[in-house]
Amino acid sequence: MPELPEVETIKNELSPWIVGQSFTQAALLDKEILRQCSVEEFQHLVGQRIETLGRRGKYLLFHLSSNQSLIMHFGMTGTLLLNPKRIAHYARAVFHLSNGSQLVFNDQRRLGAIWLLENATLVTHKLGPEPLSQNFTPPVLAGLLRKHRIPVKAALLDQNLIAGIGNMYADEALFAARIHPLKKTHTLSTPEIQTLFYAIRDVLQSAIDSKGATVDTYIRPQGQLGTAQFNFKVAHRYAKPCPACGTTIQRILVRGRGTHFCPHCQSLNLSTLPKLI
DNA sequence: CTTGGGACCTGGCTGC
DNA sequence: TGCAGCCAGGTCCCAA
Repeated sequence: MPELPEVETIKNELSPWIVGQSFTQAALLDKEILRQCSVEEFQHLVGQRIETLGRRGKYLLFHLSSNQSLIMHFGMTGTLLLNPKRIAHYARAVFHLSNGSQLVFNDQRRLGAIWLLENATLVTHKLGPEPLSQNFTPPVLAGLLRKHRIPVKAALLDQNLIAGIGNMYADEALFAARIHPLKKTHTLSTPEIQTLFYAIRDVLQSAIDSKGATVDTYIRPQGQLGTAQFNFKVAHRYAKPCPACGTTIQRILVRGRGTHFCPHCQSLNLSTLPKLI
């Protein structure tokens, strides 16, 4: 499930190979993945050069020579492969570049999407701040959270509050901050929000350093796996012991999403402030 | 307006 | 062994 660290890894590992190249062919194998753009308009891609590759939240942004942007969202199972040995049967789009390389957008569950637009902000304008950017600060996070009265887990998953965090890293950040996923945002103390801020940053940056987490279908553009999942403390560790205290990790549903946490380390009790090392 | 719940998608797993 | 039904979580949509 490509979240911020996975999309950042795709961007970083693809850039050296494709920036500066032009599209020579764009084959749409499944037209349902195209958004706000017709199949005919999509062919405007051919001939355009990739000026830069960027990322906003979980979106991968190709900035093109004609000021258009090719935008990809990977949904649950999307991958973007460079020169795969064969085309998977769930390939949704195949791109050919001027240096002879081939880019294949795969997506088993078809929750991913592709846009070709004059203005990328049509897609990204509602997104909250980038959690790794300089303008994301503890006071900014406090302002965002205190405007709402929702479970903090739901807030972390809301892309319009903070961009890029998905289910895995929300659970990891809340564990790192020792905050119960159901705790309501407006009840978080200033120290708790500050701890959560650094937890979010640390969890995301560590995952980028590990080239993302391969827990389901995510693989890197040249086929290697990510290793961030080996550092998970609670995510995907249902019924296993908490690495901090040994208590059995629980799984609950928050807003319909499976949520892993340690009931001892992440208490809902107001008197239990996070313990810092 | 906010919040919460369901729908969509598909392959893999569970249980009868 | 076969197969219906459930589950995963990305976003969007709708109801209270």
